[in-house]
Amino acid sequence: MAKRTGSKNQILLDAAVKTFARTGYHRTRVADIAREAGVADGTVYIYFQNKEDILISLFQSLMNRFVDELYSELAQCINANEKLEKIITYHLTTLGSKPEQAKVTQLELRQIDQKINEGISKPLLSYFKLIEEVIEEGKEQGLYRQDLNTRTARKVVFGGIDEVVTCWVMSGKPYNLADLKESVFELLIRGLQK
Amino acid sequence: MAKRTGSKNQILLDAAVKTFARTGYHRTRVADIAREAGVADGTVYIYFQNKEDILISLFQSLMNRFVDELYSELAQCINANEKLEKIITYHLTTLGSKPEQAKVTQLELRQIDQKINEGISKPLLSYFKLIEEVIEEGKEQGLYRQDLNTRTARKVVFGGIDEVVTCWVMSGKPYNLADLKESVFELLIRGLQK
Amino acid sequence: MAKRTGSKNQILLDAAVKTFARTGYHRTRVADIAREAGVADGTVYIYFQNKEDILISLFQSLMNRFVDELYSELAQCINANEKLEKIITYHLTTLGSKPEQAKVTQLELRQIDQKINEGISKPLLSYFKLIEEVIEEGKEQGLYRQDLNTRTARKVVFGGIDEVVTCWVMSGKPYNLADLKESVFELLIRGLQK
Amino acid sequence: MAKRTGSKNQILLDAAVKTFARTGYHRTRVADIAREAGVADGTVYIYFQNKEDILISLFQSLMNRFVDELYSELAQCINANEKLEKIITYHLTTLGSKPEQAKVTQLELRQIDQKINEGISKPLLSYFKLIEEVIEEGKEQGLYRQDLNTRTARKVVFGGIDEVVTCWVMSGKPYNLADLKESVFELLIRGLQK
DNA sequence: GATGAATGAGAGTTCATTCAT
DNA sequence: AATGAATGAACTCTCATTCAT
Repeated sequence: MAKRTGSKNQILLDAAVKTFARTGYHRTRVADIAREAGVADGTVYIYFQNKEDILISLFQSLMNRFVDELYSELAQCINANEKLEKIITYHLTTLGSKPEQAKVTQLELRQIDQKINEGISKPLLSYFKLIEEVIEEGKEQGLYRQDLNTRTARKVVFGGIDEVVTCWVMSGKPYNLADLKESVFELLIRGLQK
Repeated sequence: MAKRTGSKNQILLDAAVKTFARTGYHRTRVADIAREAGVADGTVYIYFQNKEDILISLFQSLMNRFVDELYSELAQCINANEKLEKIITYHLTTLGSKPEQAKVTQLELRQIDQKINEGISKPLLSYFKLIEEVIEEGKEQGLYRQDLNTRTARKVVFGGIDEVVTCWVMSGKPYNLADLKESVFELLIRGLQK
Repeated sequence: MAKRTGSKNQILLDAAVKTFARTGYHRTRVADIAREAGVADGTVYIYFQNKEDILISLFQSLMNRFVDELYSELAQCINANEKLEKIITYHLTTLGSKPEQAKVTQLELRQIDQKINEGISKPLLSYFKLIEEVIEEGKEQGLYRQDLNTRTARKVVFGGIDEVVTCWVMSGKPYNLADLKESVFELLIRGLQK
Repeated sequence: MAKRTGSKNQILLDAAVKTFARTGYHRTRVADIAREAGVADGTVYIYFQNKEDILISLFQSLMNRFVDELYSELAQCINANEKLEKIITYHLTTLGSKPEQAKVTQLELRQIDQKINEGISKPLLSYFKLIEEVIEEGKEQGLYRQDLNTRTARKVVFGGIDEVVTCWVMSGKPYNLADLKESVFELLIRGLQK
């Protein structure tokens, strides 16, 4: 009957995060997700085109929320430095508090064909864009070097944060991810500043 | 008794790089590698335990050569700054000149189960150790901040470089990767320095 | 209680002819017929027991009308020869003017399990009986050979006409089917006559 | 090891005839054919592209043998009449003595998509061509009407014979098919003659 | 060491049918 | 009567791996 179509859609995505995090994308059978969600196998195909589509939808859903929330948080910051600090804090804190999401984001999502990667790149691009905007802003505010290549800077900034998260996930998470935020910020901010 | 006959072992690894880069790990069939190498399907199993073993062996082979060569290059450097510059230059230049290897390293190798990841982590660790040694050296030489968390610094440094390479691979390589080395070095060195 | 509401029953049969002719029986989903008819999937099962039942009902409906009309047309004929001519003309003209029906009759209806075939044989039998009656009549009127095996003759007559139609359907219908009626009549009438 | 590749290919085709005749094409699972042939499921796919390919290959194999043998038999006939008689006799005798083949040819082969039909049409065309050649020969020999439309005549001749076989198969074969050859010949030859 | 035919477990996906509303 | 979301059985095909030669 589907009172809110969103409801079962979300139930399935939640089941998918759990199952992917537990078993890994390739080892997960569609039947596993269905069982975890408490529905029949065929029901999955009412809401998603196929197995890949589940992964992509999942990432888009996670990423959209991530970027949206981050955007509103940034509104309170007064300059690029604060914004960069907020980005790092938010990134590490959010993933640090959602280990299942982190595992899917850092490991499972990279286990897919390049073709599918395109479906994943799009929502990621908005995060990239956000970082680049902050860097540009810093340059305009006279905080960052004028000769900074914004795109390369963004890659280094994102890559640095991302690697910190990946190492945490792969280590089995024996320490608090968010605790690294000052170290990471210090390392990255200096590269940008005059 | 495998892995002795260096010749055919290498032929198979070369065939694997080509095939993985072209088709991707999961889409590649063992039979494809065999055909590319000009041997029978069964022959692959004389030299490798299974499909995963090919990927791991491949990475170990590539990584060992990478780190060995990098080590000897670093011998000529007089301080940590120069060494870090060399690392970045070498990393970007080497992968920039071997697109097939880069594709396998940046994309295909991340498409595997966590279980396999362990087989891949090991050779990577020696690269991580190398970077950390350079950072420690910098601290001892009074070049880098004493309060620097070496491990976190290494993650940011490696993550930054790695992301630059990944973006290049995913972009379809329309620009010269090594050209980014100064920008990347500038961004990272400042984070470390006093 | 099904099959009463003639209107929606007929709408579904019309939708079925169109869909079967377009997609073929096995490729057609019940949902396709429902969409073509503008009703919900479940509604189909109010009027028909299952997918096979649609096909059988469809054939019975078409065949009954076919034989009924043919019967009344034959009333005007004065002897067996004229009747046979009328049969051939009617058969080729009717199917020639209804390509969708022809496609379903000649191709799709033969794509079904033998079990279902029995449901289809019954309405076909009345057409066979009609042809046999005409042949018997011809024998009684002294027009056809006394030693004629009526049943075999009917098979040859029907098979001949039927094959002409099948070839026309499979050819994509680039010519006028009814134009063949004289040729077919000439070929078949001589086999029967003294 | 496959001493003669033909061997296992033929074993599979034999298994397919049996299984299709017993269960019908659509009800038959590839696994059933494999079991009947005494091989693994996957082995079927070494010799055939897919399930449809089995059916098509089967028909081509049967039809080629049918037409080849018929051709050599016709060599002994002195004129078109004898040849037509031989065709009818051969057609009814051959299928009459191979009920499994007959069932597959008359019923199962017609249960497939039109697309596949094309793979089946080709070998059938050589039989059609053969019949048309005999009719043309009869016209040249002055035996058959000059105004005969060869193509239409062939359809009627083939359709007549074919329907006789189909009725025999569908009836459960309680009588001898070949016994009908004189009747069928008489019916068809008169339609052609002057 | 080398071959490659054979294996067979495994999973994604479809769709006829049901039934609560 | 009508709906259409949900069901879940069914089945084709792939491909890593083996082993007799």
